[in-house]
Amino acid sequence: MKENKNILLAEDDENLGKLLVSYLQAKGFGVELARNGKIAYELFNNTKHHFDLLILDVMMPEMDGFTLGSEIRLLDRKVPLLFLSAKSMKEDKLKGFDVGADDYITKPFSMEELLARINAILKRTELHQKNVQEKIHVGKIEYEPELSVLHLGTGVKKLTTKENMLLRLLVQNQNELLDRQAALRAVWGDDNYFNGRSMDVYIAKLRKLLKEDSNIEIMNVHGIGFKLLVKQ
Amino acid sequence: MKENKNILLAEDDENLGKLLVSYLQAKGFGVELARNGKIAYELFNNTKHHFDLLILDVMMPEMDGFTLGSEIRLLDRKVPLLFLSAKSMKEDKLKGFDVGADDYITKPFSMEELLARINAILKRTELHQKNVQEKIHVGKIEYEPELSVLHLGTGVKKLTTKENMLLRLLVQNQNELLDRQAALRAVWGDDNYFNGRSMDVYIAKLRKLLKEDSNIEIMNVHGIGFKLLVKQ
DNA sequence: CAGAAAACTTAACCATTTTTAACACGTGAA
DNA sequence: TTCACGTGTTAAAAATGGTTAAGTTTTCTG
Repeated sequence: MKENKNILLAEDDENLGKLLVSYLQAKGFGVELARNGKIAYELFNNTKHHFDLLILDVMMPEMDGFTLGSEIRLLDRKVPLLFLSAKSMKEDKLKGFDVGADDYITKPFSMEELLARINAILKRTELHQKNVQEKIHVGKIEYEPELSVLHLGTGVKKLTTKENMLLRLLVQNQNELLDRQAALRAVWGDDNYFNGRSMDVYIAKLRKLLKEDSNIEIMNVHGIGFKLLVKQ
Repeated sequence: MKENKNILLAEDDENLGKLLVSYLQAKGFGVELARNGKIAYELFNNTKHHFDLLILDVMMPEMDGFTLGSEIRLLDRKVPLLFLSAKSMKEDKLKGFDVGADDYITKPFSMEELLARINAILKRTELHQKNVQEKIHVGKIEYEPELSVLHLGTGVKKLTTKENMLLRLLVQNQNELLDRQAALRAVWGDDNYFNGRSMDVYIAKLRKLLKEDSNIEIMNVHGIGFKLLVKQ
């Protein structure tokens, strides 16, 4: 048996939520249930967790599923999204795919069908998604986001909370763009001017740390964001 | 822009087949129509063609869609498959995912929905194929778009974001026309007058950089766009 | 709980990138 | 040929980012 997959389920209907959780757990998945979009976003954004798949209900208070999905897409352009919708309305479906849905299922659905879709998504992402190791290699530097620790040639560097959150986002989007506003919202909660300057200070700090490996570079994309380049 | 995607459509219903072909062609895809599974298989297996996505009807003479799909899976573990089925039967759906379907759509469906699903699949797969840090030779100058770096005889020139985005477009359309409005929308997001002037400034910058190789020239096509000419 | 240390923010100053302005030149239709 | 419009080019202005250090807040520790 392989290491089991983790699912983040964002569902406000308590009955359906609990039902799905116990079904999916019985099928061997690790499941976290979030009662609204905001909680889901925070769970996703937490270093302690890793999710292989997100199941998002479209209709939710606080933050609806699509908003949540597109916000998460800005942080992680690969994590599979599966939307649950009460109505089979066409616009909803299209909007979902626009956000970057990997699949879409309308209520009511059977448990078997949900499971089939989950397995289909996981099967096709498995090929590309490397197993989530504790230790991530960024160039020749070893990074443990859970422990917020960086293994440099000179020794072990313990990262501060903000350093770690920012680096984690950069690493997650390695060689791809990390949107400036999205990063600010994820790490600072708000993308105002001062937080932006604060982030720039942290970028400078991370650059100093990563200078150890000359093949690593945090590149700025003017007005848009940053890119952690790792030359291959 | 020349990077249009190619689709192989396996569909025995002549009316539906032709309809889909013309719709998809109108949307900018290259489409090959196969009237049965066997022809589709041979087309796929032909070195002359490259397909970014296969759309397979489930119910076909000679070789049904699922058989075809699983046969093709043996040859290519990654090529995206989208199944079309007349019935929304659950077993069919499950069987499709089992074969490794990337998506599944039941007749009748709207053209918009099919297009949305196609784009969703292609967006997904594009991400994985990207990210290759290739070196492109433009005349005797070496260009690494992912690193936004130009290797000139005099040394290495780091390009700014806009320089890089514009040069990438020009190189992608090497010796072909790059439409002015299209370039503006791609790089600046909007083709208003001031962005146009800004682009002209960047064209001047790139000309200066590329002056190194006298066989390279950015030619203006009055009122239409630019052409990166590389004499061989 | 006080003082110290660490983490984080704000400020300051400078550098780079991008936009706007200004003026010269080229092009094609009338 | 003329004239309006598009483009070439340079320079100034504006916006954004890089970096260091000085403040401020939070957390630790005795």
